[in-house]
Amino acid sequence: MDKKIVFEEDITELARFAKAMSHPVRIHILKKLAHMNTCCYSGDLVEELPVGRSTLSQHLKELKNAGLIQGETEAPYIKYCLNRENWEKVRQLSKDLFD
Amino acid sequence: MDKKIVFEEDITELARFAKAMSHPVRIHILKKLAHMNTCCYSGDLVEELPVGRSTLSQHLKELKNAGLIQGETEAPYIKYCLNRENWEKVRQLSKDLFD
DNA sequence: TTCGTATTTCGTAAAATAACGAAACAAAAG
DNA sequence: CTTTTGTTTCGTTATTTTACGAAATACGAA
Repeated sequence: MDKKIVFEEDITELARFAKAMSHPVRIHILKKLAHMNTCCYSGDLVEELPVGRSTLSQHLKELKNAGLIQGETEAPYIKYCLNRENWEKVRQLSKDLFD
Repeated sequence: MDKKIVFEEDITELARFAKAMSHPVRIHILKKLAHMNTCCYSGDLVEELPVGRSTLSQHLKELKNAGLIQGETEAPYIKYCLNRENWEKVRQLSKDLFD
C-alpha cells in the first residue's frame, strides 16, 4: 500500500510563485522592478504594456497576493515595489530546484 | 504617444515555462527528475501522487508540451526523463531574472 | 466642497485548467 | 489471436483565468 504523499511546503510554495509568474505581463513587471532596482506606477506600466488599465490592475493584484510586490500609496499614485523578502524566497526555491 | 511594447522572446518564454511549473504535481515531477538525476514511469508517480492516472497523464503531457520532459517508449512502460536542453534554458532564464 | 487624476472594483464573457471514470490503445505474453 | 498490463485519450463538469468597459474610490488641488 504505497502512501500518497502530501506535498512538501517547498513544492506548493514554488508552484504558487510559478503561477504568479505565469503571464508575460507579470514577468515584465517583475523583471522591471528587479533589474532596474526601482519602483513603478500603474500608469507607467499601462503605457508600455498591451493591456487595459483594469486588466493591468488585476495583474498587479495577483502579484501582490502572491507576495511578490507591494504597493505603497503616494497620492494620487500607488507606488509598486518588489517585496524583497519573498523575492529572495522564490529566488532560493528556484535555486534549489535548478542546482 | 508611448508605444505599447511587444514582449521580448525571453519574457514570453519564461512565462510559458512558469505556467508549466505552476502546479504542485508538476513541480514534484520535475524536482524528482532533476535531483535524483533519473527517469521515471507514470506508474511510479501515480503511487506517490494524490491524483488519478488520467489526471497524471495530463500533467505529464503538459510538461512534455512545454518541452521540460520527454517520454521514451520502453514497452510496456513509457520512461519520462528531463529534457536537459530546455531545462538548461529555463535555468538560465530564471537566473537572468533573479540575478 | 467640488473637480480632476490615478487607480481599483464590479459585472460580464470567453477561454483555459484540473479533475475523474470510461473507453481506447499499444505491445508483450500466453 | 486473445489476454494482460501500462498508459493515454475522450467526454464531461466545476473552477479559474484573462480580458474589457463602466462605475466606484481615494485624495490632493482649486
